[in-house]
Amino acid sequence: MKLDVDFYQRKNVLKIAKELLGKGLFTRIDGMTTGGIIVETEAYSWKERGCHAFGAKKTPRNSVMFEAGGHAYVFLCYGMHHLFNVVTNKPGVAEAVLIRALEPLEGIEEMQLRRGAGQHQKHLTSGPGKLTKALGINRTFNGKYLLNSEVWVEDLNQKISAGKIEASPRIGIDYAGEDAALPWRFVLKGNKWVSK
DNA sequence: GCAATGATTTACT
DNA sequence: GTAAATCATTGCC
Repeated sequence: MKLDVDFYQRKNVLKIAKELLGKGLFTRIDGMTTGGIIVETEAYSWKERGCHAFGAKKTPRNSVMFEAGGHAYVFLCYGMHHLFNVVTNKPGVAEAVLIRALEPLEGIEEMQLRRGAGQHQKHLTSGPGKLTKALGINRTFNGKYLLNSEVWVEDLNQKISAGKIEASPRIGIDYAGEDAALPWRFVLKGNKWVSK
């Protein structure tokens, strides 16, 4: 069952980031469904430097983050990798959850094809740039609404106890100063699909 | 208008 | 372990 708008539009982005663990992220392209279980997330907010929308400054790139919760924010990083975020909170408040890793579940063969032959399953979706390629996500997905488009999040009825969630500092945002130390990265403890 | 750089991955030494 | 790949967005001139 797809997650409802109410899930995304709550105010606490950290809580949403934690609750997204164990949920499923899927895309359907040309009738082919691919996706997996979310095992790693990161929270971003306009209140801290790690976020593109720091200081609530709106630019053409980050404007989707100011939309209502439930939209997809996709951007290009290092010129070659797409990163996928779920926008949260209400319109005008720039907060989002970055999906960093999935456990492959649906359309695994198709995902292997997209990632290139000879790839081991282990490397299919264990990283933010990899999972977008595996799911066929590109920047045309930017701004799509998770309740009526070819990308969505499902509740898989997985029980995730608080003890299975591990928090740690986010990755790759050293430029963010002291905000880089915030424990806003969440992973499912011991899951082998988590990025390294 | 132009130069600098990043929420990364991959290949090679 | 180190470095290259590669380009949209940003910020400054």
